[in-house]
Parts: sequence; C-alpha cells; structure tokens
Amino acid sequence: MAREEKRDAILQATLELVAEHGFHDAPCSLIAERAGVAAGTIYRYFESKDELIVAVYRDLETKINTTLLRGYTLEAPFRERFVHLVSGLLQYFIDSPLEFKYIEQFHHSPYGVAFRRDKMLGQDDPEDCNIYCELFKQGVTQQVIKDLPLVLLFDLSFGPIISVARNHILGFIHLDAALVRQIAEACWDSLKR
Amino acid sequence: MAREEKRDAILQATLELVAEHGFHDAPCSLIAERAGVAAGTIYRYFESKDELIVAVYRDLETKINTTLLRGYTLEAPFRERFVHLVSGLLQYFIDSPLEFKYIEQFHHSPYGVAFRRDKMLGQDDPEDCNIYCELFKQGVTQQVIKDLPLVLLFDLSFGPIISVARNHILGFIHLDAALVRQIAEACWDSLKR
DNA sequence: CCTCAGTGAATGATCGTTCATTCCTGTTTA
DNA sequence: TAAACAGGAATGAACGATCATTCACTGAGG
Repeated sequence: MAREEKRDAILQATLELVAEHGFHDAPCSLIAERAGVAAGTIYRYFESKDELIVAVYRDLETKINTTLLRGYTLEAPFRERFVHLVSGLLQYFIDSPLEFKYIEQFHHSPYGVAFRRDKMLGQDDPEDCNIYCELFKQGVTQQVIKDLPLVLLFDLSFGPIISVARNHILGFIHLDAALVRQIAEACWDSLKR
Repeated sequence: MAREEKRDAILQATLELVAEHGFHDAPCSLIAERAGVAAGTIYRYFESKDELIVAVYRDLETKINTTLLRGYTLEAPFRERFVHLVSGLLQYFIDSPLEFKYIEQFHHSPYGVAFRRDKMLGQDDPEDCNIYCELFKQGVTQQVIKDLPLVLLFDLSFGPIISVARNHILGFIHLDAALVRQIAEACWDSLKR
C-alpha cells in the first residue's frame, strides 16, 4: 500500500467509525484495525487524534464545495441559483449519509465550535466567504431577499436542510427528488422579499 | 439538604457540566463535586449515568412545553399562533443558553437518537404529538400551509430556530426582540401557501 | 548493511461503577 | 432524661475497563 493510500485509509476509517458510533466510541485501536494498519501508524500521519479528526472534516468540506459548484452559473436568476445550491447540498447529504453524520458530530463538538470560531475571525479572506456569501450579499443589495444579517440568511437556508437531512438519514422520512426541490423552494420562500 | 433538593442539585450540575464541556468531559466525579455530594451518591438517585442524562433531558422538555403554552390561545389566527410558538421557543433558548447547549448535545448523541426513535414509534399517543402537531395538521387541511409531511413542517419551522439560537449563543450574532420576531415570520413564510 | 516506515505491547491517565464503611436521625430501652 | 440501638443515606477509596499515546523493536527495500 502506497503512502497516500494508507493516509486515505486512515481518514476513511475515521469517517466511518465516527459517523457510526460517535467520537467517543471510535477509539484509535478500532480506526487502525479498520484501516488495516497498526495503532502506532496513525501517529506517523497525524500528530494526534484531534488533528486527524479535523483533517477528515477539512477533506469533506472541500469535497462538498467542488460538488456544489458543478452546474452553478452566475448568470442564472437568484431563485434558481439558490435552489441549485440548497437542493444540491441536501441531495449530497442524502447520497452520503456517513459524511453527513460525521459533519453533524463535528459541528456539535468542541472541535467544531473552535474550528468555526477560527473561521469567523479570519473572515476577511474573500476566498473563504464563497459562493453563498456572494449570492446572499447580491440578493440583499438588489432587494430580492430580506435585509437580514448574513448569518441569519445562512441559518434560514441551511437550518432546515440539516434538519431534513437528519430525519431522512435516521429513516423518519423518505425524500425523493421532488420533495428535495419542494424543500429548497420553501427555504427560498423564507428568504425572498 | 432534603432528598428532593439533592436530586435537583445533581440534575443541575449535570446540565451545567454537559452544556459547558460535553458528555465526555463531564465525568461523574465532577458532577458529584459540583452538586456537593459524593460520587457514589449519584447512584442512589439514578441507576446509571445514562439514566441521569436522559432524566435531565426529560425535565427540560416539560419545562419548555409549559413555558410555551403561556399565552397560547387556540382562537388566534394561524400565523399568529405559529409566530407565538416559534419566537417563544427562540426566546427561551436565548434566555437559557445552558439548556439549549444541553439539548443540542443530547440530540446529536446516541442518547438522543434512541430517545427520538422510541418517541416516533409510540407516536399513537395523542398526548405526545402536542400543540405543534395540532397546529400543523389544521393548517394543512385548511390549506393555509403547504401540503408537506408533518416531519418536514417541523424541520422548516425549527431547523432555522436551532441554527439561529446556536449562532446567538456562540456570539456570532446578537438577537433582540425585533430580530426574533423577524426570524419567526421568515419561518412562517416558508410554511405558508 | 543501513535506513526508516511500520508495528503493537506497554504506559499512564481517566472513566463509570461498586461496596465496605461511616454518618445521621429517629426510636426504643434503662 | 440519657444511653443504646437500628437502619437507611451518604461516602470515597478501590476496581476493572478503556482510552490516547509512546517507543523499543522488526524487517523490507535501496
């Protein structure tokens, strides 16, 4: 197994175990076993378990961003662009339940809070505040969507998506493509003027 | 200290420590210390740490329900009733950040998932599916709100609220009464026909 | 023969839980 | 009235389990 493969195997094993059992019941011993390496090997690739956990999250974030940008055109009207992004995200979660579970675990742990705080502080970076920011800011100045703080626009858009995705993945409801679109449109209704 | 007082002290200490540090960094030894009792005493009131954690959640749930029912009249129009409930919940979270943090931790842990699944299965109980259910069902049949599965209506209503509350409590935004109302109304917009 | 990635048993810390003991309070006995 | 007693509540040291992490060792490749 090549070096990069081994690293990926550890990342994947961490993703799976944390998603299935939570952070506390994903001991390094199990991660190593599932990755097909020895426990000590993890520490040749990552300084600590904490660093490993953050690395998994970073990977997921970039993976999602590139997925969402497929088929996204700046020329389309607001509503269409919004529905594209939001329903795209929901569909991604539906297709990748393990990744969704991991992200949720991460967000609601000390890791995630610290990570988020860091990101908020370094918010000058225009590369970071990406497509969503741009879309919302434009929408506000052009008076297409409600004049609310950016953070709240995010909450109104993605709060329901997260909640819906969780209920789908836990099996409390089954979402098809039509429902996904309906939900994205309902989110739009909460934003539009 | 009377018996009931001691039980309450343990519940309160658990609430605080879990909210501040998470489930894994709230060991029984610390809970006992903050409650002013010995570690072993916890097991005179609760069978296990798991049971203690669920007991705290149960308490919070009933406390919130009674709070929300204050000033709630079945005669008011749909939109008004909805805004009352939703903005009431958000205001409750703003006023009780520790309780909010605890509830979030609980929901995103194996405890919460199991708890929720149990509740879903025993859903015949009409007492359980309370004011919200009633409101949504009425709204759907009277064609005031969108014809979506009940679960999704919950997600659209409370998903943003949870998300907004978290950002307020983490200090990423400051909410005043006016904003709370605006948010509740935006949620209504996503539900209404 | 040298190098270094890989190994996994060992380590020390910490966890939830237990249980022999002590403490406290109300009742009985002298 | 005081002393002796009884029994449940409270205690906290101790236990076994489990965790993240380490490091002396191994062996394959150059």
